[in-house]
Order: sequence, then C-alpha cells, then structure tokens
Amino acid sequence: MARKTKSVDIAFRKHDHGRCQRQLLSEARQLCEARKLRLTSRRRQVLEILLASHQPMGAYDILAELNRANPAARIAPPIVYRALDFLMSEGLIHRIESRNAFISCVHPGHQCTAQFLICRDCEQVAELEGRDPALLVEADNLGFAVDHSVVEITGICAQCQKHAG
Amino acid sequence: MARKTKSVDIAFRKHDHGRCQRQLLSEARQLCEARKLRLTSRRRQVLEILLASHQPMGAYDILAELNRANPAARIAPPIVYRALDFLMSEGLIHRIESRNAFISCVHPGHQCTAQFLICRDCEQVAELEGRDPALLVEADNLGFAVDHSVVEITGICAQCQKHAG
DNA sequence: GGCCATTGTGTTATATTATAACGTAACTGA
DNA sequence: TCAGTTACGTTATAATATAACACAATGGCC
Repeated sequence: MARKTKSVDIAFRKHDHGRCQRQLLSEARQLCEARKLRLTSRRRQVLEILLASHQPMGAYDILAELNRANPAARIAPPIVYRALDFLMSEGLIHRIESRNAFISCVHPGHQCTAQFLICRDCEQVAELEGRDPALLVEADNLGFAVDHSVVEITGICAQCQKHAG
Repeated sequence: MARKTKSVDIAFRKHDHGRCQRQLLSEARQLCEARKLRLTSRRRQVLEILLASHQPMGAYDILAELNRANPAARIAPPIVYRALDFLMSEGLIHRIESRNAFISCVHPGHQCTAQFLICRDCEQVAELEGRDPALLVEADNLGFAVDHSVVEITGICAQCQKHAG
C-alpha cells in the first residue's frame, strides 16, 4: 500500500536497518542468480559494506573497511573498483557523481532513473523513485538516445533544518 | 522570438562561434561589474579558454592551455582551480560532475537549474534551459531546502546516431 | 576427471583530479 | 599612504582512479 505513495526513501526516515540490509542482500543474490552472474565473496563483501553504511562511501573508505575485516590481506584499490563496477553495472549500487562516492541501491534491479537528495549537513542521501523527468522526454524529442542519467540535488534535509533552526 | 521555443543549446547546433564567444565574454564583464566583482585577467583567461572550447574541459586541460599561452610562466593547479571556483560561484561556468570537467555557461547569470545532455561519442554537451523539474517540487514538499542541483544525461546525440547508423 | 576458455582476483606501479598551507602582490577605501 | 582585504604564486601532498600483467577459480565440454 505504500507502493503508490510518494516514495522518499529510507534515508531521512527511521527504519529497521538490519532487516532492510538482509532484504536487499537477498534480492541481490536472487537477481544475480536469475542473470547467471557470480556474486562472489569479494563482491558480496563490498555490497555488504555499502548496505551496512546506507550512506555514500568513497572507494577508499570501502577499501579501509575491507582491510579492517581482513587484517591479513592488504587489499589494493583495483579490487574495490572492480567490485564497484560490477555492482553498478547490475544496478545494485549507484555512484553519487557529485561526491565521488557509492551508495547501495534501494530498488535493486529496477532500471529506473535514480534520483538523489543529498543533505550536506548530515550527509545522508535519499533515493527517490525515478519517474522519468520531463527532461528525458525532451531528450527523446531531440533524437538524443539516453543511456544514463545523473540527478543529484544537494541541500539541507528537514531534520537538519530543525536542528539548526 | 526564439526565446519561448525549446531551448536546446548551441552545442548540437551550428552557430557563429566567434560571435557567441564575444557575446558571452561581454555578458560576463557586465555581470561582474554589476556585482562589483573583479574579472581579473587570470579569471578572464580561464573563461576565454572555456568559451573558445565550448565543450567540457578538465582542469588540467585548461592548465595546459594556460601554460601554452604563457610559456614563461609555469602555472600550477591551484591557480586554475581558484579561477574555476570563482567562475562557478558567479554562474559563468558549470561543472560537469560525471566528467570531472568544466564548461562555459550559455545563460550566464540566470540562476536556473542547469541541465545537460552529454554525447559520449562526439563529447559535445548541450545545456538545456532549466525549468524546474518535478523533482525540485517534490524536494520542497519533503521540506528539503535545495541549494544545488546536478542533472546530467549521457547518451548519443542525433548526429552521431546518423553517422553510426 | 582432464582440458580449455573465460572470468575474476591479486599486485605493482602510476595516472588523474584536487587541495592545504603559506608567502607575496595588487587593489580598495579611508 | 596605510591597513585591510582579496587575489595570485609556489611547494608539497592528498584523494580518486586506472593500466598492465600474472595467477587462480570456475564452468563447459569431451
């Protein structure tokens, strides 16, 4: 029943985080299975780190987490970037261009246009369900074949405005 | 009379480039004068480089141009970044987040939401006149105070589709 | 199972993009 | 002309990302 209402996403809202994480990980597994793709343990680790954080993380933050988890290993950047590339190509995570950061996707697999509200105070990010903006229609009218869109709105969320207030 | 029609911008269209450049530089001058800001020679140089290119350029590309123009000097990155910061803060140029690049603004001073169509074949960028997308209204409904928005659509422009086709 | 082709991982080195920190120069207004 | 401010120049370094190559694991096929 929440389906059709305005879909602000779970950032900016309280939710059962552990449950949300497990849910999304399980969706990721299913999706990879359906597509005959390998959600290897490295890829899963990276996804889990992003799911746990539920906020944007830089590649090197993720790297640090990985190295904390595997103190023996000394993992290097390309490993992280490769896992991120895989996860992005399957729509399991998004890149936040205006922050050089990555965040887990809240609607894995939906090929919708992801749109983000980014609070520059608390650093939280809300992913909005992307109905195509008018812009995409216009692009189409111009004969421009869209293949990826980046929509990132920066500002201060309601919560932080109150606190500052 | 072109005012009210669809405003695809000058990239993706033929136009008198020299005239366009001079026009925009002159607007920049007026704008700075009106705001009591200093369009110093460094800042003007950087703006001119971007106007001349009319395509997105990386900071280090601009740096290379500057150094080509002043072979004596050996200009360093902070100089470029500072000029770019100034020009961005006055709305004379935009940053293309998804390319780590900068491009001159086609509507200097208009505080409209800039939106870009980026062709990944010819690398040209069209700036669309930004009427507020529905998303901004939605942000507002959520009590989110927007202060900057990034809208970048990547794909293949009509021209390049023909050539490939 | 043994083999090959493909995909993924690990490692080193390096490229690219951006900023911190500090001193000097130029302009602005009294 | 002086003080305050803004801009510029310089050095060093931080933060982000990729190239190139070797090795390992997996999957399909016989």
